[in-house]
Amino acid sequence: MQTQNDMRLTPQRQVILEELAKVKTHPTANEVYDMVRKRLPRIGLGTVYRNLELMADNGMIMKLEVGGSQKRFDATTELHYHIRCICCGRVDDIEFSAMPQLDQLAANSSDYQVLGHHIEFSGICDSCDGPKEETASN
Amino acid sequence: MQTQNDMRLTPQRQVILEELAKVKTHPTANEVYDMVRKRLPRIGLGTVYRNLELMADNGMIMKLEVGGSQKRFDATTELHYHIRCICCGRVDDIEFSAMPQLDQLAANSSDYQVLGHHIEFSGICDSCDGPKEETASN
DNA sequence: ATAGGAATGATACACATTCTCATTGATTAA
DNA sequence: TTAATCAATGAGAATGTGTATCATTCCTAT
Repeated sequence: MQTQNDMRLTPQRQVILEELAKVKTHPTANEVYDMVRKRLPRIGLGTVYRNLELMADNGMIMKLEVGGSQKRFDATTELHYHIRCICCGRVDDIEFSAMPQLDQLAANSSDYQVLGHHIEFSGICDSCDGPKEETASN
Repeated sequence: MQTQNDMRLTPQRQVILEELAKVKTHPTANEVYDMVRKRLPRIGLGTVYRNLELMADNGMIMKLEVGGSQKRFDATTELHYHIRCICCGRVDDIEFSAMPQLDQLAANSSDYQVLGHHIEFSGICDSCDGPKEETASN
């Protein structure tokens, strides 16, 4: 097998992975589309969606279901947390270490088979907060 | 003022609030619409969206931006956490106590002005998990 | 009762995502 | 090498959630 679930590594898939790994932001499918299109101008938006979804299913990347109306994608698959700017929607990593033991707590206080968790902080980012004189550039 | 932000308590708003408070699930706007329509058959979907949004802005209810494609609403506004079934999308409360001190941790390790956080567990609920012999009824 | 503003219901719209399907591309068996 | 097969792609239609518009209705205060 070439990838974890005998998924062919087509040029499109390779470029999507590379472009996603290149950035530390957590781009939406559309943003990935824009990045990828610079190298593969003929790629279709559906292909980007399709492959991001597939790769997330295969554990090669992570799909972030954070607030806001769009899903975001992350090349880093280790458990870590995020903060989202309520002003511009930007999402950044939060650097403190994950707490996998929370899953056990949740299992004790619910009837669910607990599979994982995610913590999303919300706040106002640097660019949106600081300079009041500029009209926000994003 | 009648409510926190001099928002009139119209019959529509009252029924929306009452129906939302009645359930311990975390209904989507559409589900609220269905519940409310039994009492106010002529209410419009836009009115439900508009008022859920308004009430959330006023802090009367809480808008949940959890995974999945739909926003959900919660009559309980105190900080508490949720678990979502990856199978049927159902969302339940997690009973252990909130950890507001996490906000401070996040503030220390980011450039954001931290406003809050939410923890979303994911798992498989009772009804989706249990009976393996039946083909899942949902 | 009447003017003015707020809220509603109906509907059109916007947007993110998924689906469909004909075409293209890769892989395998001769 | 070539034909058959099956997966993947690109284009565009379709779906679904949520928002905007706007004429009408409903309050509220004169």
